[in-house]
Amino acid sequence: MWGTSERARMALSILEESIEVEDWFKGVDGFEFLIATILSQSTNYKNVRMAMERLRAKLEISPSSIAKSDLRTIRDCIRPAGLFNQKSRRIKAIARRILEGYGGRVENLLLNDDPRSELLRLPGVGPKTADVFLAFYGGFDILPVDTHISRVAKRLGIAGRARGYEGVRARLEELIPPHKRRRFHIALIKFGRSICKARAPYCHECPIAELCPSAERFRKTARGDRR
DNA sequence: CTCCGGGAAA
DNA sequence: TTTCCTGGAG
Repeated sequence: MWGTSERARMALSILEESIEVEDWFKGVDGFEFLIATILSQSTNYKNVRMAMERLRAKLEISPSSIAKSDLRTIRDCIRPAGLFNQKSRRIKAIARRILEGYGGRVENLLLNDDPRSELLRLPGVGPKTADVFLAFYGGFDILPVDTHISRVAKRLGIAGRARGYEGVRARLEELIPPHKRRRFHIALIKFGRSICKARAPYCHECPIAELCPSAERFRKTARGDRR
């Protein structure tokens, strides 16, 4: 019998080899990245890209431009991303906040002693959004936890008794070395979307089913055994 | 804990 | 038809 941590490390190692991750995020403008991250809340990337294209076609995606733009215009552009009434308000508020408090430059957010707290002060920026920005734009070695990653971690038994965002993140960062965390963020999401899905996970074609405590339960359920 | 949201998947 | 989505705020 293996310990929980060893099994988790083995599972993560297999995932690392079986999932390809491309570095699409390099060289992206900071403000655009922050806006895109806000838009990505509770939506898929296809909708985010659509919303960004519509925004870019209508106006310049910069703090000054967004701050000046009509709220209805922004809302109409980002409609494909969903939750557009909330997101448009928050995006515009963020643009104003960056203009007034950071000289119109998102880069200045990172110069502070505690960038994460600064980010969390922005409307529409919670733990996940802040960590994505810090990891992929700021270059910090942290592992942002989204719903996919949270679900995968819980099924694999990695989360343990860890409750809440910070608990799961701490547990995963314990298992994944700093320089690999960005890639694992992407890899775990891809895995969660394609195989370890929320509803009916494809345990039968999962490369780490043997190492997964939840896979057994799903097999039993599929056979007809109750619960 | 509920709402925000329309499109896609099941 | 219902549920789900790279969450966050009230």
